[in-house]
Amino acid sequence: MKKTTIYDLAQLTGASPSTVSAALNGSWRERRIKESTVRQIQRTAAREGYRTNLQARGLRQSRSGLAGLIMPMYDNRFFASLAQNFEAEARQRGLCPITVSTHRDPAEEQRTVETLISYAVDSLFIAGATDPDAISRLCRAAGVKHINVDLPGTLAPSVISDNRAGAVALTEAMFDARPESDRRFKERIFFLGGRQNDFATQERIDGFRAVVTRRCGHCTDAQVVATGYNPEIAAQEAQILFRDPASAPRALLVNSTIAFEGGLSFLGSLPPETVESLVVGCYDYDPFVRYLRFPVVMVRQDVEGLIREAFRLLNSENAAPEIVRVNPALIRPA
Amino acid sequence: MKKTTIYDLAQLTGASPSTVSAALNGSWRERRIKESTVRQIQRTAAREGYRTNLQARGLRQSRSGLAGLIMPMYDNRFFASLAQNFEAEARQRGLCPITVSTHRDPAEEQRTVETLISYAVDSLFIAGATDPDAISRLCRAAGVKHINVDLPGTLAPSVISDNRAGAVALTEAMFDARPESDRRFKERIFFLGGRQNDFATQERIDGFRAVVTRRCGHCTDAQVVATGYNPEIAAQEAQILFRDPASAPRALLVNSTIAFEGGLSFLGSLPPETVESLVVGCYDYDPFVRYLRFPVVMVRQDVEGLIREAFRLLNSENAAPEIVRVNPALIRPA
DNA sequence: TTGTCTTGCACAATCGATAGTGCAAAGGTA
DNA sequence: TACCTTTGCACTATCGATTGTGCAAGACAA
Repeated sequence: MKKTTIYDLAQLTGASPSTVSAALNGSWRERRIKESTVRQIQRTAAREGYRTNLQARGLRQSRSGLAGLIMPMYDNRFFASLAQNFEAEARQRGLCPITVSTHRDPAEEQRTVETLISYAVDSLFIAGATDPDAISRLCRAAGVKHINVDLPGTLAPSVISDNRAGAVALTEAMFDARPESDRRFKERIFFLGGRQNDFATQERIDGFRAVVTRRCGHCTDAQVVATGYNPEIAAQEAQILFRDPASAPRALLVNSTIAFEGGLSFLGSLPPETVESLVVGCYDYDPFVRYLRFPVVMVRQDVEGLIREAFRLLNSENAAPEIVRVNPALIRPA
Repeated sequence: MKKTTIYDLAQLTGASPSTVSAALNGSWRERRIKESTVRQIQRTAAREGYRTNLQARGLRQSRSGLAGLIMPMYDNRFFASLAQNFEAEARQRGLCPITVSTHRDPAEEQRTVETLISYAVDSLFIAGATDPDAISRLCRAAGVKHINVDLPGTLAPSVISDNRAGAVALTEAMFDARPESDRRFKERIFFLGGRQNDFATQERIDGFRAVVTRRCGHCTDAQVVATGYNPEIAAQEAQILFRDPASAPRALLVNSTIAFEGGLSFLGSLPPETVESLVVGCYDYDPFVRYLRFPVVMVRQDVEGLIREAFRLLNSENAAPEIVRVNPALIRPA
């Protein structure tokens, strides 16, 4: 399986390898190669099925034309959509997009980034890494441009959703959706899911508390249950919240579809009337959630906007670690 | 941003570049390099933050250590899960997994494959390409090992779900779930979604028809509506099916979550009692579907199995275009 | 002491492209 | 005709690793 190289084409056309190279990579004008020569070479290349060896080019130019995206995982609408948009944008810029997931495993993240750097990726998008700054240090040492997405870092520009604004809008919408008659609603609105020390969760909790406090005068710590993204744990926590009917939630803001999945598996076990009078919000979007037994207000992150801003920052030369916030959208039940 | 090379390390340690190379890539034993020399070089490499330039290595070895996966898209549980499993398995084999989606666009598929080949990927998994054989031809010309996944081709080994078996199991389960009283059930079970000329859809329709014919004595063409994966079209088709209450479906097997999404948006507009007496099946899996207003029997493809088999075929040297079928699992409502 | 074997490494070619530089031939001018 | 400029291309070094080969020094046997 011998692949055609510029040397083969040089033989075939009688030109020199450097002329062949120039004819095929577009630099032939500045290298003053006659157009007829170029066309002949290009014809021969097409006939022989020549493909530039990008490793060789990359080695010489110490760039690869690759744009990398590092994500925790694929099976979640947000990340899936992020990857989709990233690839589309990268292609438009003539880059070859590659996506790698790292399972929220710090060691895996490091390894992956190091590997990509070893392949001389031109730029890297870091989405939801466990330690963005550690990755930034690796990229800096290698001189690789990179942007944090969704989760900010302090060493590189970051593009994130405006979590606080999203949570405010979501909480407001939940208050607006409450039954007129429900006088106990105020103390009974809860925040469920996410990790306390997680940046996004903190911002969301902050927005939630602000609205609850303004609407009710106060917001207790018990109203916020952020014990992780794990569906099973979310189910357990939900169960605890609903144990005493007298203090059971009248409204539940679930942080992320992952936790929501867990919450659902528990809610399914409740009497239908309890569930139907419950006001439910989800800080995340999944199309199927629209068709559940009860209406759910969702927040959908503006993935297109995030990616667009990220590419803008990448090209803006300004590598200051600024944070750009993009507004998410509220998706009300049909 | 000068990166450390083996030449730098050679300077620092007083060894030759080839010795440094051998010390770092593991070939030092067969090259008879003293272990103490190796350790000294390794220490220096670590101290200097040396990383092998994988483009240079790839160029020399004409292999890259990359394993590629080509998929239509990410935002669907099946493909997301496929990517996840693929990456995990590839890493276990010491490969660097990269995933690229191509939006079901034949030109994009070709371009992507050509690009990956130009980067000297060692192997390629082709999942749900529009034209697997065209891709096979590209890979063959370049001597790249590749496997079709989910959608078979005639020029390379393929690993696919046993769609017929899945459809049979799903249809059987739907018959078993029908209300005892429903005497009109037989003529009123329908297949919705997918493309007639699509391999997987054909197999599924085949399984569906076989069960319906066996259970009811016959199966009319009108009971199969396969007009595409588009959600909007699925919604329209569903609407047409339900227009006349006298002949409205009593059971609906929806092919793929994508079409299902469309179907749902229509079902939501029906009177609850119609929907609740409907037996619904979905040939695909999404966790949220478990929590809809009505129970849904789902088929979940054995993604782990598919990937495992695909890697097995890849390593089996036997590049004959055999088709391996993996059984999917039936997921009954909770 | 001489010859053979082993040990431990250095040297140099190579992978396929890119880019700096040099130079002959053609064209134009005085 | 002599000289200068432009055109059109070839030569060659280089990117950073891997790998086949050569060879000196030490170990060991005869």
